[in-house]
Amino acid sequence: MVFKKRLEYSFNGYQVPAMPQIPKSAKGKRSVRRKVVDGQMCAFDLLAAVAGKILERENSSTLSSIVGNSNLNVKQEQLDEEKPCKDEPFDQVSSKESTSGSELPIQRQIAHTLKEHLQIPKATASGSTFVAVKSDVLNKDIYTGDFVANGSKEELGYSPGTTAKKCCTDGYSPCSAESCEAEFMEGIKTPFISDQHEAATSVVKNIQHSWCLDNPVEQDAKPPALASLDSSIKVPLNGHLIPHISSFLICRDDTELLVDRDDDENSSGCIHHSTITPKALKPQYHKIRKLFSKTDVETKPDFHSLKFCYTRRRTQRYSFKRRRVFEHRLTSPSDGGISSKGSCSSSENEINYKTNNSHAALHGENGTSSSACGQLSSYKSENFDVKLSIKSFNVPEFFIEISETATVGSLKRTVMEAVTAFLGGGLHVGVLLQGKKVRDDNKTLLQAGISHVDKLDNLGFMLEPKSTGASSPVTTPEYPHTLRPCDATEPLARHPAASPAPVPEIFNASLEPLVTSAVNFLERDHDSVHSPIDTKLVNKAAAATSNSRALVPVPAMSVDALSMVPLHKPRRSELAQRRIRRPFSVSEVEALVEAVEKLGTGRWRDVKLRAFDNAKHRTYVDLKDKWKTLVHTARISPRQRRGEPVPQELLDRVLAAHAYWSQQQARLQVQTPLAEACVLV
DNA sequence: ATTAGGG
DNA sequence: CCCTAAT
Repeated sequence: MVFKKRLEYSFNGYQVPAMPQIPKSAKGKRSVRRKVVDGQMCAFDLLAAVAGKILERENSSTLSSIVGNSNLNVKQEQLDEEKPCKDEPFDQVSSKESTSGSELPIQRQIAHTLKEHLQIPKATASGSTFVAVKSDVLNKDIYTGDFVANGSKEELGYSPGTTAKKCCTDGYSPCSAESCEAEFMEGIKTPFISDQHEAATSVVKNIQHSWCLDNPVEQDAKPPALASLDSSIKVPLNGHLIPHISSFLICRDDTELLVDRDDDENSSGCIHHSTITPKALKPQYHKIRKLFSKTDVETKPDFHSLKFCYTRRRTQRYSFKRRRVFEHRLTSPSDGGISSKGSCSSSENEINYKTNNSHAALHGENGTSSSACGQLSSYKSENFDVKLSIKSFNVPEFFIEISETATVGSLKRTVMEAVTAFLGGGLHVGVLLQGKKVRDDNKTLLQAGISHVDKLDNLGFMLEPKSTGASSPVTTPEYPHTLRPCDATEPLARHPAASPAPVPEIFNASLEPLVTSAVNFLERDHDSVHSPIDTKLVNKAAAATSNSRALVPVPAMSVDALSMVPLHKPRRSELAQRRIRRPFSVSEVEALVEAVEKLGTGRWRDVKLRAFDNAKHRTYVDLKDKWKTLVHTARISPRQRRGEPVPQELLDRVLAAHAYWSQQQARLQVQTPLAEACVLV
């Protein structure tokens, strides 16, 4: 019997590379990329837009398929309605979508094909912006990055000839999840293959052409932002055909969205992230290639053949930051990867966002009202945009298994394949606000609280596996406990044959030294963990790894040495998502009181239907709870009350109604048992 | 799906 | 606001 030892790697959350940086526009400053989203855009649309094309590498399919069954049509009908009047309940207000000026209805934009989408100017297309963001990051531009062992990327070596085994013996055993991470490099793959260039150019032409055809009116009546679009239409394509789509889209925003930030590690980023015009494309490529050959010492033929290329950041610092993010996730899984909890990751946050009126929020404490009324008024006063910056996506954890004699290069490739399959296999985008998932896709950003902020980084996006491939990518609320193996393994299964992967070395059953060293390593590793929670989790992971690292009988010369087994350990962040808190406004309280006065305290469904039928985020449970708290509030002294003060008059009515209906209930309680007793007798 | 109540 | 038992 032939045994082969296998190594398993757990990748606990990839860092999808940050958006390309926009070029520096101020000395010593780095502009932070931001996205502009219509403040009224439904969260659904946001999801659709972001999630939109994660699964679809081809830029040709339509977004309408994603929007599909949504409230698209309804909203389109509502588009022309006049703006809500003053005292309309919050939800009625928000449910009406309105566009201002020459803006295109977002829904219509989403119905566009993606190609067209990419043309839509910023001023009109928040959805397209996000699509571009997604596409830019999640297409094949991403490549498998380097492996970090013990926090050190440098030591592991880049040569595909360096085997994992060697890494082990060198003290950089990739055996434990903690000690070995894979990460996407902080960059976007830069194409340097000429046919890509050709394709790119032609597609650009097509795009430009189609855009002109399809949007003649908009082009004429374009808002200011559109003007800059025309003058600098910058290869608005993504994928391996043309990179930098997001640069294109982003750059139009940057002037107004600059954020002071020291820029010291952006040397390569400048090249990658600079926008390029079709004409300038070719020279740029040469430049880049040159730079590659110089910097990227270890770029090997098999990577070329796979059309992977990667830059290499020498700055250990960046890697460290990444690691911190990783650890942060381990430490507080419940935050869903949102880095708002201190640590340096908050400066490297995944999402920054900012409202037009958030300057006050930034500089003063309570610059923006967080009450529904405040939202309402600001909503009415102006259609402000929400500016978002997607720094990175967090790809859910998955698992691969690989022979320890595989080379690092093949490991990278394996991970690449796995990730590609993973991403392609079906993900949807979750929106997190302050670490909580925003599940209600029908909420507007305003309603969801995404439009007003007191923190910069309490909004996040996360990629999640879809539970079913058939379901809409934007409506899957549940996190599957396992990933369907076919999602990830299938591409892998057929890949090894075509790859220059190393011939797997066959081990016999005596592997003591290696196992021992692995154990040692694990212990060493867990000693080095920083926080207690970390330690726990790592131990867990280590145990799991140890168990599954048992000798695995494999057929000699098996080709599936690179098989990948996606696993999933459900964590709380995936299971639970507390809804965002939405304090009841006075008008809501009034409506509630009125309804309860009439219907009583035991018919919350009717109360809901009567007074909150159009408030989708208020469930009858919410109303019941609110009534409970109202009764409590009415009973305590005014100085003990918190939040927006409820008029005493209302509280009096609450007490009165509560007393009345309690009495009624009591009477029923008395009557029923008697009746039953009579029946029994 | 609703209701009631504890957390 | 969440969770759950009981309807």
